[in-house]
Amino acid sequence: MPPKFKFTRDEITSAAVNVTRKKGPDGLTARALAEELGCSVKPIFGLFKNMEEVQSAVMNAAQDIYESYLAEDMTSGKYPLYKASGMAYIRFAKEERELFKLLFMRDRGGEPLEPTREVDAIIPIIMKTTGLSREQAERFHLEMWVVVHGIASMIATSYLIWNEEQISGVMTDFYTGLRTVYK
Amino acid sequence: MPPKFKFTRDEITSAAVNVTRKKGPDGLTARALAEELGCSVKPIFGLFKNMEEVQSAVMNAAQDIYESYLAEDMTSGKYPLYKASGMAYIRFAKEERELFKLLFMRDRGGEPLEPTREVDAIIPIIMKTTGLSREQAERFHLEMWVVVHGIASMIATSYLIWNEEQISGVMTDFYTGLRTVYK
DNA sequence: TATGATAAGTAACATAAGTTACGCAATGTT
DNA sequence: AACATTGCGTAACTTATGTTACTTATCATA
Repeated sequence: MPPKFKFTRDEITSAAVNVTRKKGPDGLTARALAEELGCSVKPIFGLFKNMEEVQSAVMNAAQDIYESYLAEDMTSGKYPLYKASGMAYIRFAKEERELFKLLFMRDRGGEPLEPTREVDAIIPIIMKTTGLSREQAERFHLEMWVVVHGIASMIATSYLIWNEEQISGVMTDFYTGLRTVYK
Repeated sequence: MPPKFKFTRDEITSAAVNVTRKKGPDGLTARALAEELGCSVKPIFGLFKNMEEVQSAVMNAAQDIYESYLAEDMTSGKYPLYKASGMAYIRFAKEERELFKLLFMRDRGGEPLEPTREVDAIIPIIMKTTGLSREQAERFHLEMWVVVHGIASMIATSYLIWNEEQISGVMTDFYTGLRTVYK
């Protein structure tokens, strides 16, 4: 029987996320990750084919973390459902800057625009809340998403420093403002 | 007397901008720049202290290019002045993705938020056009800027693909929508 | 307790990038 | 026309990073 693995894939992925948080995606090197784990680089390459696979695992982990933000804010009842989804996106950008940049500010150059399954779930909520048609609701959502992404990305890059109250107020401005446009 | 320089600082900077356009900031290496110029790396280090200084020159050049976009759209008369400034920002993001990312999507972590001299020039335009107070105009502008930056950054990363007409329409939605909020 | 399979640590190799020493060559002046 | 100056190309050195060969250590089972 061979010796046990010193770390699991999940432990290594988690450490890789921490390195990314501290040093950004470019700081995630084999040696930096090994140091974070307190081992040599060998255990990493024992469980991952190469560093590219580690980066990919970090992307997936970041996506999971984002979804936990979404789930938390969508069930807290603190904001109406639709607003909560935007607040979660922005909160993720604020508290997990590097992960946000990794997921939502990277170049989509090649990749086709995702079918955005999340959006499919949100449109009905808007239609129900506002009484807009599907087409109007889709445009409304796209425009609101521009705002949410704008705020989030500006916060992620320290272009803006807003607290939750300010964010909430600005979101309301846009929501009520846009609502008057869609009649 | 020494031999003449093979290139000027400006020529090298211009080539560096082109490399950045093609390969992004990380692709701007001494050797890549030398190849773009058709020479060895020596002329570069003869006129620039190091690559960091070249990168800095690229930033300045990018800023100049952005300002030329601004100047062009602000004088074309195609859009009202205030809208034109936003359209220029977005057009710059669309046509100069890498330069836009360099200037407006980099982390401002350390740097203090600039006093934004540009903004000082724009606020009076808004006050005059809308009749809002200075305080209201500043908030209105900040919110519009969130939208403009949101659209621009989404376009720069291929998160969105919009033509000028769509952009103009969405800008109008936000402008008229927000105007109803500021009474 | 001895053994086989194999994970881990060490240290090396390969590649890429910034930077520079060296010798040649170009240029305005004497 | 010879010279002093110094930019240029070549090729090297240095550092950072991904990756791997080799050796040692571990662990369940016979």
